[in-house]
Amino acid sequence: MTLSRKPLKGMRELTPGEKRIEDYVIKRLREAGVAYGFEEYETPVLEPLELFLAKSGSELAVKQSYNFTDKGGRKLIMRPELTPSLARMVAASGELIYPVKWMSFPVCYRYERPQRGRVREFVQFNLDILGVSGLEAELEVFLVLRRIMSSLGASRGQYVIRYSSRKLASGILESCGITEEEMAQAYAVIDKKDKIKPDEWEELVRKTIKDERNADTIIKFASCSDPDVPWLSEAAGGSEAFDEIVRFSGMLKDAGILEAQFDASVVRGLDYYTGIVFEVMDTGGKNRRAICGGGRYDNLVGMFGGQKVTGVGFGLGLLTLDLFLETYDLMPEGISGKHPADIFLAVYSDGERAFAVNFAEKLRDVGISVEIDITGKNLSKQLKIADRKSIGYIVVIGPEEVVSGRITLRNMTSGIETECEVSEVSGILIDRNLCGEAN
RNA sequence: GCGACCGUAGCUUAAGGGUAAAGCACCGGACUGUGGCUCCGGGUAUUGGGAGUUCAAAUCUCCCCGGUUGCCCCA
Repeated sequence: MTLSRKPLKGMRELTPGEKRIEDYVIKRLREAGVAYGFEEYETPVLEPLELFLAKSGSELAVKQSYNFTDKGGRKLIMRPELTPSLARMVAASGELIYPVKWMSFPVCYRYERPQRGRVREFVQFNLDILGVSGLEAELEVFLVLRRIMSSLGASRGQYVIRYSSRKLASGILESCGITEEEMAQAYAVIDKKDKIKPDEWEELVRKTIKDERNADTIIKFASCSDPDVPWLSEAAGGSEAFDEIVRFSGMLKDAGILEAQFDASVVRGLDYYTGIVFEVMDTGGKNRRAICGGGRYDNLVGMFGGQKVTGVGFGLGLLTLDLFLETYDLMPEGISGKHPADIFLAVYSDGERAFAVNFAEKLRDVGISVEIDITGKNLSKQLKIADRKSIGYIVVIGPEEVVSGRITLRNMTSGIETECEVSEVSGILIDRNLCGEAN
């Protein structure tokens, strides 16, 4: 019986080339967070099931998660998302300086069928602001999102930040008499709007919401693409939620965030959102899933007892982001093939090995990444290996070099050779690396 | 959980009832003082698994497994 060569269904397995791509994206995300003063934190992968039962919704916590009973009889879950853990951590921390601005790169798990943009083990980027109840928090989060997208090379028009308000939606639905139990159904059907054809969607709404007038209200509401449309101001004018969304829309315009668009059909799936909700979508037809989803959750931290702490944040899927970057050809050229070693030392024969190893150690001492031959193959083969690993420089260490102390440094890209003393190599490499592009 | 499509060498594919084949990759050599090029040699396969039809199955049928993708749900 031979062992399977595949990892478990949907589990994450990255080759060094794939890992380099992920590292590049993570670096950009982290830089964007740091630019606004966000700090990094971590929480456990394994959590008590109850943490997610109450807060994420049972669909996610039970049906779509890896959960099990451990040897001590405790019901556990592999986290399907991060926010409840963050809320607990904040609730438990005594001496935080608000506003808390934190970010993390959690590996999360969902028990679902893998498909485009969806796997069972995935990394996302979470960024949250806690302790700010004003819309300035939402605005800053939107600014971070725009910076992320532009730093990765996305241009306006390739993506859109769609936003709406849970408070506004629930207010409209309640005021027209939609019952508590219809509410979840109503959200679900509103969320469908952009996923199917307009006439099919209307049909679905009428089929789901029996009362004709309520169905009309839902159709009219979900079709609002500006908070200022007459129908909406008539239906919700004067309410706190309406004032808020109008004000936020104005703040976004003032800040020049033109990629943000109000869209009342944005709902987001998580149960704990209380205010503005938003998502980043590819505007093209190829990637139909949100790259990022988030919103305001003002009651989450308070559920742990103690004081109420407001929050706004998002989760951004690295996989959906990758698909976006691939779609628009935004991955930097050659990034997956870039080998870490700066220089390759070819060893002519075993007689020079001790000399070469010592030389390599000296280079490493000053921060140069060195790969030295350890195969003992002939020179031609050694150089072929260095070439195929795309290592930038090579040096051959043979009897002549050992005797003279002079070596020939070859740039493998240009083919240019530089003859110099062994002691000069590190200086030359460091100078050139500083001049080269730093990624 | 439901549906559609697809499974042949490490990868991409060919053979559509009659000897499993090619390119790339890989390994060895020409070649122990210089990589990308060239030449020579090597096939690495239970054709995803099992059953059935047939003198004969990679090929036809059925079941299972796996992959991709859509739905549910969502990063």
